[in-house]
Amino acid sequence: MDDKEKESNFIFSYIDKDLEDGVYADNRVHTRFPPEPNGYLHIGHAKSSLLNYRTALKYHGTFNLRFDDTNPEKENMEYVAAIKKDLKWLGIEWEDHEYYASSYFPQMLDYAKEYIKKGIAYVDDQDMETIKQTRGNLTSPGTESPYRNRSVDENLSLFQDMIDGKVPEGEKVLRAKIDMSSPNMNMRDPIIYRVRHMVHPKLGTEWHVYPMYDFAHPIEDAIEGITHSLCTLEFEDHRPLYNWFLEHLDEFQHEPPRQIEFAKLNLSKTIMGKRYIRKLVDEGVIDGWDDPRLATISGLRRRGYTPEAIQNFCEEIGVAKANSTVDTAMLEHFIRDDLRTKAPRYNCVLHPLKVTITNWPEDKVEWLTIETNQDVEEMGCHKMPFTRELYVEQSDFMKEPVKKYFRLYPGNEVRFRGAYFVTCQDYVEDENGNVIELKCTYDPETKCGSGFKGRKVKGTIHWVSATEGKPVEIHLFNSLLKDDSRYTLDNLLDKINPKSLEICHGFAEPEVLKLKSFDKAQFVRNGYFSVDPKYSKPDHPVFNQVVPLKSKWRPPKKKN
RNA sequence: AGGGGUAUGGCCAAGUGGUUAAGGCACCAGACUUUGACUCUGGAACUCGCAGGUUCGACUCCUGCUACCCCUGCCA
Repeated sequence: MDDKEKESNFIFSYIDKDLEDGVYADNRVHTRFPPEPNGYLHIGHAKSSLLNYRTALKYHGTFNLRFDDTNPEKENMEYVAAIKKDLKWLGIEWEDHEYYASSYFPQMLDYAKEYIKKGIAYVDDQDMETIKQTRGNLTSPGTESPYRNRSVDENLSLFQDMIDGKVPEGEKVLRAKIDMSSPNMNMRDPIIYRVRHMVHPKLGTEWHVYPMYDFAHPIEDAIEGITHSLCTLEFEDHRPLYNWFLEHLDEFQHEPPRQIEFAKLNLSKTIMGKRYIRKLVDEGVIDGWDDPRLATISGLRRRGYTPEAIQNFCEEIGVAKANSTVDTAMLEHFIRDDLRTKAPRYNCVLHPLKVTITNWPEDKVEWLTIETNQDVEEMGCHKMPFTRELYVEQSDFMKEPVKKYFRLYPGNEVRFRGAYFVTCQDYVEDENGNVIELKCTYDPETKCGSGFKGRKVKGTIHWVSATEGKPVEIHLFNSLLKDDSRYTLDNLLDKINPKSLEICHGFAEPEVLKLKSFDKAQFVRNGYFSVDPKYSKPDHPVFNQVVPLKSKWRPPKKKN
């Protein structure tokens, strides 16, 4: 009803203007997400793919998924499968609009020949090093290749040799004839085709020439009828070239696509670069692309993030042209927000401290009924066993309480969530002075739900039966990087937060054994957890901490 | 001869010459509370990178500075 107007952004303004000016017939809007299948998607790709997808939805347009597989050196089909899986999971639907740049290769050849015939493309015999030398640099112009003015026929014939596989790699390239003294380096006779004798993941060994991005991309867009080609800022300098390629092709004079650039997403205290991730995997710091500490889509999924949280996050961070780094706290906010009404809430003790209820009978087990999620009535209730021996969190007890501490300490009474008021009577220490057990009493009149109003208690803590509870392994995550200082491949290891992963062996109420992979559970006071599908066994779940709960309680700075 | 971009509170980000410069995150204070969560209420930009100019009026237009980012792959 009060369908809140989606945040506007500069891209929508551009599109609105195009529609107003009638640039595209029938007010059509057609976007695309063009990943190169050479790695896994990360949160930055989520921003981009969602932007393209939602833009199409907003304007009742069309969205294409296109694999930009123009470089057989780094690409393979495993990545396309992984990418499709991640996009689907993110809620992106492309129906049958799934395309591959490589399927346009025959067409692209024709366009390349059209340039040759128009005298604006030539085969260059210079080697890579020479081409690099003659390109000039940022402040001085390049020099023209001696092969720049070959005849159309010679170019055609040489290019055919390249196509036919008669030319060794690196010996010849096809170049666009533009301007070797352009201040824009991209316009200094960019390479259109290079020779590669390789197996292409989709095309096999049939091809010997592969098109370069700058040439291929505008053509791919034009072939598919893309109207707005959204890409990241580093391609801003390529736009003149993008337009140049299209302007010189007869077929694409009608409603050519328009490239619009936006800033890519940076997230604080994490890494997204493929090379860096690979290094961390090689060094054994993380266990793969789907390590829960990574901001890859698969990592976030394994950690327990929901697609909705990522969608909302991407919506809220907006789209602009200013380079920026979004605080991870923002991402965490959206997963808390989403899980609050989705996660069942079970008790789990991460760092167990034994509690004996001295006035509770030895063998008595009382199955208390407790709401599974107080905020969501439909989730119903479940049973939780209360026994003589229990575990509470070590941090829920202090021998000598600091001011404003209202959990357990000698003489203090607290509520055991869903159960009774419990008073700490005494504690037991080992020979080193560590507290290893609490002796407590409970008050039968204070049972949860009995309507007892005799007195109030300041603290409520969570607990698990020591005899009925189940052992669980819990992985707590902190930020992967110590800070946001600049890192390189060389110093990356020094920047890693040594406490990025803490493994706890705790106990959870029996109900958690019913959780399946990807189910989320909120463990009281500690945060949200998900079952880790990678390592969990049915009888001994491994939980990942999706995100900690926020807490105003801060333990005192220092104690003697 | 260099070119292309960007600058709005701690972090994102609206704003396209005319109300007290949206909103979210973070933070602080208070209320509430069977999770110190959640929820609710309240709180900060004498000001929009800096300096000039145009205008009755500028974050929005002009000029000049400054800072940061991108570009010299047969990667995308």
